Amino acid sequence: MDATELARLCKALGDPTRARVFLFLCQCCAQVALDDDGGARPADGPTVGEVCCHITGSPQPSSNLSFHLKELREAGLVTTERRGQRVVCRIDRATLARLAETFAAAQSCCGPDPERTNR
Amino acid sequence: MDATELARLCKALGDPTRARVFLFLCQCCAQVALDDDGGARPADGPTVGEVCCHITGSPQPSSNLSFHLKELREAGLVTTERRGQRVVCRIDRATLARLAETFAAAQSCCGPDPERTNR
DNA sequence: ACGATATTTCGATAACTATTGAAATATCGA
DNA sequence: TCGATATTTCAATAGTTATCGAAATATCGT
Repeated sequence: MDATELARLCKALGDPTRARVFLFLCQCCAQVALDDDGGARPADGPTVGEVCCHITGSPQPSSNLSFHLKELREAGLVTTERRGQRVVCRIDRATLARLAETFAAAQSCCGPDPERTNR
Repeated sequence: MDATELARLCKALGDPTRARVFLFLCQCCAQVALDDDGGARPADGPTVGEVCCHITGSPQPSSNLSFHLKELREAGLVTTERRGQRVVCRIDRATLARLAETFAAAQSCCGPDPERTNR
C-alpha cells in the first residue's frame, strides 16, 4: 500500500468516534448467525441506530454518527446496506486485510528484534 | 488497543506527508550495519535532512517536516536521537508492533472468509 | 569566540473538520 | 395515502491543522 492510501485510511480512523465505530463493527462482525438451511454465515452488522446507541449511549440516531459513518464508508473501511427502514453496517474485510498486511509488512521490514542488543 | 489510542496513532498517520515519512523510516529501519566488533545491528536511521530530502526532493531542511516529525514522535510512532549536529530518526518498533497486532486482531475477529459464501 | 551547518520554534494564515439542529428522504404498516 | 420510524443531507459555526517564512537554538570545526 502506498503512502497516499495509507494516509486516506488512517485519516478515517484518526477520529475517536470513528475508531470506536470501527472497533465495534469488528466485534459485531465476529458474531455468527445461522441461515434457514442451518448453514453458518457472518451475522448481519448492527444498524446505524444500534451503532449510535453503542457509541453515544442514547437511542436516538444522530446526524453526527451518520457523518462519521460516511467518512468510514468513503474511505472503504465500512460498507452499508439498506434492509428496509434500517441500514446495517459492516467492516469491509478486504480493506481491513490490506491495512493489516501493510502494518505487518512494515513491522517485518523493521526486523524481528524490538530491542537493540548491540552497541 | 482501545479506540482512543488507535485514533491517536491513526491521526498521526492520517496525513500524506507523515505516511510517507513513516513508510520511508520503515524501509530505512530494515537496513543493517556492522559494529566495530563485526556484530550486526540495525543501521542508524536517516537524519532529518535525509528524510526531508527524500520527501520534498530538496536538500534544504524545512520547518514543515520538523513539524510532521514532531507529530509522529509525540504519537509514539517515531523516535529521534541527536548525533552531534544531526538528528537521526527511527521507527518506534514497540508502537508499530502494537498497531500491527491491533489490525491483525481486528481482522481475525472478523473471521477468515472475506466473501460471504452463504445466503 | 566565531562562522557554518542542522534543526526547531514561533507567528500568521488559509484550509479543513467535527458538531449541532433543522429539514429532507426513504421505508414500512395501517 | 397518511403517520411513524430510521437515516441522511444541509447550513452554520467553532475548533483544529498544514504550510510558510523568519527567528531562535544546538553542535561542530577552526
